[in-house]
Amino acid sequence: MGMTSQELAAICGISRGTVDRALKNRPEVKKETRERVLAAARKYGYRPNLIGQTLVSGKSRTIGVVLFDFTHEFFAELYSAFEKGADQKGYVTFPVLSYHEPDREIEVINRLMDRRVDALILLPVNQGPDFEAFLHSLSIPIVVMANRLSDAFAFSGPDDRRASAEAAQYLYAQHPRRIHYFSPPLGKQAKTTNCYAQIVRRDGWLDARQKLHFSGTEYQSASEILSQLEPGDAVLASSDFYALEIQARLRRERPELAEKILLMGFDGLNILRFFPQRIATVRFSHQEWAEAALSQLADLLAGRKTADQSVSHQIIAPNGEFYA
Amino acid sequence: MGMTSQELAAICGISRGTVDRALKNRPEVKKETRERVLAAARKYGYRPNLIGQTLVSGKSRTIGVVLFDFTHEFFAELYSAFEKGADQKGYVTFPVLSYHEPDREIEVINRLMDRRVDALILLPVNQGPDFEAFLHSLSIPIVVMANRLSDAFAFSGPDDRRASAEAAQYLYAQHPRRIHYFSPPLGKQAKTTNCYAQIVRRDGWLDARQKLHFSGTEYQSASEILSQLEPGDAVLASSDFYALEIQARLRRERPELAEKILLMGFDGLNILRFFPQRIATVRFSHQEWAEAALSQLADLLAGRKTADQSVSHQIIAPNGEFYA
DNA sequence: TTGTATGCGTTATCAG
DNA sequence: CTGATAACGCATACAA
Repeated sequence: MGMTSQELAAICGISRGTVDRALKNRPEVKKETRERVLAAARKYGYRPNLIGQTLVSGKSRTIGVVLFDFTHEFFAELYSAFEKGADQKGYVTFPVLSYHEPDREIEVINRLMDRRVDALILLPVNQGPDFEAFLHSLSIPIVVMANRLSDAFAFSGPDDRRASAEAAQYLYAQHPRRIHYFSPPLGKQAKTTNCYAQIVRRDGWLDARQKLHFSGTEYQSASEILSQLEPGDAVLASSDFYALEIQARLRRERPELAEKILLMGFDGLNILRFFPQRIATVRFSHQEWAEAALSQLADLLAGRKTADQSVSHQIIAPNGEFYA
Repeated sequence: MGMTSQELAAICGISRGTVDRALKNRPEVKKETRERVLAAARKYGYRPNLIGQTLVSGKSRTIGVVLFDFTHEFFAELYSAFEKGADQKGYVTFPVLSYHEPDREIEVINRLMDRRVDALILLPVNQGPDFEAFLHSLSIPIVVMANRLSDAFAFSGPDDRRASAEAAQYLYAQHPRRIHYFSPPLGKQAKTTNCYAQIVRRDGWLDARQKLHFSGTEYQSASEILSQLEPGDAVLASSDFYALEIQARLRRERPELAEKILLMGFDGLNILRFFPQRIATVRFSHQEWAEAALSQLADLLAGRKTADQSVSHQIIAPNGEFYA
């Protein structure tokens, strides 16, 4: 399998140079020759060897995508959107997973570099000057998602702070007794790890509390919030999973409260619609997000400057409908 | 960035050949020279250019993994298990998605071949002699998962037929009135598409019905099965999602029945435990599956013969516990 | 023990 | 319009 341009040239009785020119539709080749080459190429199913091309050009028509994990539905869908968008631009995406581990993130980025990816879409775990210096040293276009780095890197993602404030505002409009915030601690790595999105979501809730003057407490432990909840309370959780976990534990441990707590999460999981007691959520469009990041990347790949892009969010009521 | 072995040689004042021997720990190199090279390599962060290596060797230390979709939690987790297992063997996995489309499957496999993957793990959408000829023409080791092809290709996956029969048997032990089978049609491509796993699951239910003499019907439409259900019926669905869909629609459209139907699905979704009215399911171990496929691949990569491998399944009761 | 030459497949440059 | 030649970075066979 896999014939070479050399072989193709031999078949056509010409040289590699001419084969190349014919295949690339260069003007300086006789029409008859080009057709002969094209016909032979099709006949023998010639595919240029990408590795050879990459060696000489340094380009692989591949974009590396660094994510935490595919088991989170949202990132699985976001990746699909990237893949399809990149596809249309003639790029193949190569996803790698950091599993939230800083060391592993470096490792997988190096693997992508070994394979000479042309650009990087990155949901960073690391942060700080050393990490940024590392990224700069790669000298390829990089777009950062969700967890912002410094201004030196193009960023795209939702305005989590505003989204979170609006989520709290939505809950407020339902006249709850209090509005708590629930976000489990991020593990011992929290200090070294990039928790930008987590932090600004909490800030958004604080913003809303200050502005609307509701009461409510921030909790990091499910057991603790469960023991403190009272009928009519609302809980904004930093992810749908956390909200669902509270719902499930309420039903088990404090069933009298189960129907009396207003729950809201983040991410708009598709599976929410199968739950009998539905929760509110905040949803982002993967499509829009992917397009934003890819357009930034297109700018950088073309040598242009690019600007940060914001991805819109939607407040989804428990019945699944948008809330204006 | 990225120094070459040539440059490294110049720095050490020796030739590329010796650098290569030193880096590879070949015996025929003076100890002192090796240490000088190793020190310089570390100092300047020399990384061999994988593209160059791939061009000359044809090997990229990369394994292609062809899946349908990452949005299905099960395959996302299966992929993670592959990735980690391959990692330990010194391989990087490159996942691509066919989205169940036969043409796209060919396309993404070609993209992997362009990148000179050393082997393929494949969850096939296509089937038939033409497709198998295509796969043979790639002349790299291939392991097939879940949807069996001919004996020419090593297969690993659960015994879906037996698992399905045991699922029906589990339901039978709960003394339902009837045990129906629900599996929506697979779209118009069903004829050309490889539906092996779907087919054998249905066969398993048929086996059980014949053996245990229960009554029950096969349905392909949710609306139809909803209209036919009666209290005490059980439904075995070909996926947890379908079972959950029936549950949700029952609650909405026939609430009097909602608690009186025994539901069971396939795949053991993690999120099932958050549902108040839980369903039974059949679970497979990603870990075990990944190890099976990777050991087959290791055989093939080493030039050995390999045998099909079966992945065990577990019947999970609604309370989340194993059923013996 | 080390250096040199050749080739992997492609592209770009320079002659013709 | 076309052919020959030199890279790209590495590995290997052969020479010293």
